[in-house]
Amino acid sequence: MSPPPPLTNAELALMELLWEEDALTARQLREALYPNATRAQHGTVQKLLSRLEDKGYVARDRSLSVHLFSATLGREAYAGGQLESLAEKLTGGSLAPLITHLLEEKRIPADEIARLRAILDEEVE
Amino acid sequence: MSPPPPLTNAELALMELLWEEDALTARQLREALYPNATRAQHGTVQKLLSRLEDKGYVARDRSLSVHLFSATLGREAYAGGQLESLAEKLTGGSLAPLITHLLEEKRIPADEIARLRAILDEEVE
DNA sequence: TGCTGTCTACGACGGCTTGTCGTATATCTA
DNA sequence: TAGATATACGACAAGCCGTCGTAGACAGCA
Repeated sequence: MSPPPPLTNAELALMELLWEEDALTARQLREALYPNATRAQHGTVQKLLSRLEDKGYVARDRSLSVHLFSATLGREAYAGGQLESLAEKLTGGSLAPLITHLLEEKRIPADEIARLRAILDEEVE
Repeated sequence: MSPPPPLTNAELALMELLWEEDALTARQLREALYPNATRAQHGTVQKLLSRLEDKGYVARDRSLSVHLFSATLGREAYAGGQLESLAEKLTGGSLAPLITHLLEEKRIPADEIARLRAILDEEVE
């Protein structure tokens, strides 16, 4: 029941890459995050990966000597979880006050409203 | 355009009180937060209040020698803002993927769905 | 007028997290 | 076997959070 810990900036940047591809090596991640990479930055990536593993966001395939890393949670699942904790902490778990306020402030464009209506309608069927 | 900085735990506990009442003194806040208060904890409350003032979440009425503190942003407005930054950071600003995922996971009860539909319907009028 | 108590203002501290980097050890390949 | 690359582990500075101590301002009252 413990809420999913939020991702920090560096962790998020790494997850963005893992959300694009099925699985990546630490080297591929390093090259994407630090184009002119030094040797030290490889350690940084490793450390971030191991912390993400601890948090449960990343799975590590050890079958090869060069490990393969992949995301255990999709972007939408993570985002949904964060939304849930937000609602839990601030509005007793209900989403209605959040949406209501954004609508009143006209912060949701019309096409987005239509999209949300469509989603909810589909659910009712 | 800078996103509203999130509230920390102690700050949130203080804001909860300010969201209940129109305005409170530092003393009232201290007594509510630390029932068996020592002198030192009054400083803690003051520090939290001044940090909240810096962040723009709290207004201070200095007209009396004992200042009066009040929230400048309602709970819903804060929650809505946090939801916006969440969507901004994770789903390009759109709420649809967040809601979609929660629906797919059956994490939104039926009455909540009905409530959200009602809110959106009202908006369309 | 001077004393006492309460308020504000400001600075400092320890603990924790975050991002970074070194170093040591294992493992593959030529 | 050598050399290169990977992982494992620990250390580090910087920043934030919650806390606290102290100094100064101000009111009420003998």
